[in-house]
Amino acid sequence: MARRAPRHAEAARNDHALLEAAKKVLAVDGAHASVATIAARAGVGIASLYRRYRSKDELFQHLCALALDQWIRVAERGLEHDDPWEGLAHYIEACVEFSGGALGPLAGTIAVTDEMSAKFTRSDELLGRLVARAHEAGALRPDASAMDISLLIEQLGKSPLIDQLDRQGRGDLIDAARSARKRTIAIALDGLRPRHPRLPGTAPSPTLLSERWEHALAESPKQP
Amino acid sequence: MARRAPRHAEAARNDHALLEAAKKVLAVDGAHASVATIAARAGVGIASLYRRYRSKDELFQHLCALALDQWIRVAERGLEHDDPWEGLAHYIEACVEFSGGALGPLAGTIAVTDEMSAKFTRSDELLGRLVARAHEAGALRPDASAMDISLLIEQLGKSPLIDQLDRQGRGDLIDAARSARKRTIAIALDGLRPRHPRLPGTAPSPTLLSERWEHALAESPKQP
DNA sequence: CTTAAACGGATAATTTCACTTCGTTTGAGA
DNA sequence: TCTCAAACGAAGTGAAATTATCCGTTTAAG
Repeated sequence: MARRAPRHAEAARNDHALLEAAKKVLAVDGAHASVATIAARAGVGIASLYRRYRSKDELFQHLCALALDQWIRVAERGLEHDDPWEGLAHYIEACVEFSGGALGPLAGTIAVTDEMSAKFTRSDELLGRLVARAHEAGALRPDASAMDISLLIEQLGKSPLIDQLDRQGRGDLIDAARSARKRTIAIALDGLRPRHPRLPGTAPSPTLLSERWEHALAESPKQP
Repeated sequence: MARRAPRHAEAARNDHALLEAAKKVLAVDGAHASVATIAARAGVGIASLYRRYRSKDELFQHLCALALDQWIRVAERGLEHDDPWEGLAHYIEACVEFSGGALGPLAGTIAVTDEMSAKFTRSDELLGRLVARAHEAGALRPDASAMDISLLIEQLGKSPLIDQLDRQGRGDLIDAARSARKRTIAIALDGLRPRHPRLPGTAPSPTLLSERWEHALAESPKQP
């Protein structure tokens, strides 16, 4: 087995730094994050990125799979909670916190791997159980569906203000922005409790969030 | 005064179409919306854009001024409401509705004109009155400040899902997404009513939202 | 008809991007 | 201590995108 890893440790460290940087840059720059920016933020050369991932898309796919793992893990921990409401609330807070919404802009720009869709299904199932449990306990307003929760997480997941302060290098204000956001999240969570007037319309269809990952259709038919 | 406007009507129509298109494209493409895309969406040539605005920035500044007008008008209408809560709720819904959040990504990328900052001040003052009135009537949770409301509007103002469906040309799903969003907004509004546990931390400072418009600092010091 | 104002799209100049190539550095095993 | 494959960073490359200008054409008021 000998002679395999002259600089194995550094390689592993770089891989981790790359994924961390990609997540951050994706959150700040949106769908047009560039590989150069990601590599720079990770403090590595561009070649190190391409040594590990054959293309930008492959990096992003891997990132999605990891994020889905995180969602699944958080949902499982939520289900372990004795209090159904606390379990759901912690799930929502955690999903929002680790900027899961950052991957939203990727939808439609990369192909969905089998691994991704399997994890997507699993994550959905766990959320369904979290929500059902909260409904049974009367801890969640009865007219709020799992889809409503997913959309709420998506809506809260991105923080335009924090992302922009980040881009401007205003590190001094970011703490304030972060705790301000905690309050916004708390307001939304309070809105999920029972004893509120009925929500408008009917619960949104679950296809809304899955269809978006289909590859984009032709946009501008160009004819000569 | 004769001989002044051979094609005045068309010019006015184009101007309107340009602003409408710019708002839409800005919402969908974010800060890197291109003039070509805007002109195409408006159905006019690029030259028509540059005939009216000396630069991309000037167009965006004008757009900001118009959006601020809209905010001010909506706040004034909110104050006309007899019911303080209804007034505030309609204000929030309206601000979220006309995608005021679409201008968030512009912050820091264009210079702030005097006109803009004057309108910003006026808008802030009106929101302050709306919130104070709701507080006095006990219709708004006492621990929610005007800043919290502004941040909530900002957070709800962008809809990643709708923007993306738009980009993909999935017009069939947009209605569903829009009514789903109405529910998310309703949840957040319910979270603003009284009789909820206290919000975490203290009310965020108002400087948070004004400082972001300062021009970005130097980011990457390049030396030869 | 005349003509000034407005039009749209091809075009230029610059920038940005994904990806490659290449010479250098590193550290585990002999 | 010495070797060498694996890993590294950064300059380089061609294609695509972007802002803004130029120019021949169209329109409608007088």
